[in-house]
Amino acid sequence: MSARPAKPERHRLLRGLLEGDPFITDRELADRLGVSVQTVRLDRLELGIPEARERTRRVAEEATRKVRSVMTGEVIGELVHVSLGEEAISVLEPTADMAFRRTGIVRGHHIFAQANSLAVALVDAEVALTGAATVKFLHPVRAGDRLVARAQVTQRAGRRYRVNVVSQVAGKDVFRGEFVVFASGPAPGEAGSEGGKLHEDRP
Amino acid sequence: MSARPAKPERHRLLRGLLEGDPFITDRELADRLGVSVQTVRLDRLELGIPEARERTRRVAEEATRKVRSVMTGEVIGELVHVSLGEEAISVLEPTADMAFRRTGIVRGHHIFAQANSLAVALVDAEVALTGAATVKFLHPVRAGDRLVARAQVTQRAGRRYRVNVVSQVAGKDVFRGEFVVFASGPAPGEAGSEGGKLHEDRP
DNA sequence: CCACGTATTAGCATCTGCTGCTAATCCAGT
DNA sequence: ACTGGATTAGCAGCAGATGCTAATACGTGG
Repeated sequence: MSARPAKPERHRLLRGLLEGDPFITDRELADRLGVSVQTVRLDRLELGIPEARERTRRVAEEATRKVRSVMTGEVIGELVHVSLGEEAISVLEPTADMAFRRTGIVRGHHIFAQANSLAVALVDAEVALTGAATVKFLHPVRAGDRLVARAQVTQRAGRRYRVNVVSQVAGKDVFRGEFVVFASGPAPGEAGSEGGKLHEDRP
Repeated sequence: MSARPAKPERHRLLRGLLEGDPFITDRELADRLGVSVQTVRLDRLELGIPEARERTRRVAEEATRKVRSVMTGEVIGELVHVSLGEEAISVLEPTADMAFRRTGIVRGHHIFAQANSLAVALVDAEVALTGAATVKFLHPVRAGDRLVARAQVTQRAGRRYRVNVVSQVAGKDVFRGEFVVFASGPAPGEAGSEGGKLHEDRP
């Protein structure tokens, strides 16, 4: 019961500190843990923790990748099958980041995003915009679940597509949605040409 | 017309390179631009570009912040007014990241996310889950637009709320949606208690 | 009590990617 | 030919590391 925590305890503390702030330097760590810099180095070595510079770089890259995939990705989730104009399937494995911390239940808009992006990707056109959607969240989805979305074109009139999307976890329907998607030629043009509403596109 | 690009041209190239990869080092920059390391340093100085370490750190922090706000934020956008159980307003200024590069049109799920999270936040309960939604994208929204969403509870039966959300850009309706949200007591419980469908919560 | 092992600390050389400074060189314009 | 902007070179120094060696502290078993 020294003022100083024992080694294994210190190792947990170390991990904790770095969890909270990955940019923290050896010197600072040494101060906070009440040990020498050398000890911190040995600890990092034992725990296989890279140096601050490296950690920062990794965080930067991973976070960037994440932002890109969430914000910029063509399809949310992984496209596992496409038959343009007919049907498409994507798989998304929601992380804890996508869920409410308290309940672990995935936020609805991620499920919507998967379905919507899939519906849009399915349409065989330069540019496609979602005009409307009717969706039902049938059952909560938890972080770690394997979310499989299947989209099918059910109707087509000119540039207006009707796409049904069903998402499942372990074979059970958790989400169902109907999307109206408008396709545009190479010339995107402005909104509301015929049916009136439109909104999404595909790069 | 030397093989080497002129200074202003090189400056643009420099910006471009760093845009593509912010982690790139002075040495590498010098190689790619065909000049000496010193010149790169002078250029960075002129352009007010910080060193690679600093750039990496910034990217890491910003991206992390962004991911958090997109993935974990309670409300997508900034909550500017709430009257629990009645109405709420949030403002979102979509960045280029949220739009398709080709057209600059904001992806539908961001607009949906703003509306959905607002509807959920509006419900005065420990936990709230979206059960269903019917939405219409009336007009394209572009990166840089100021997207104002207004949610109103239009009906309430027990723990079942009906929430209307209208989003505007410069006073013009661009999105309209109707959300069915289920509120739960302190004990979240499992899904489908009465009305059948539910799905979102609030931390 | 002493010896051995583990943990901790210290010190030093070295590396990378920078800053800050001074000095040399090149090259074009008048 | 001279001046001035652009470029290059070289060097000292810093921060935050690594890798290595050595000294010290603190048990615990013999």
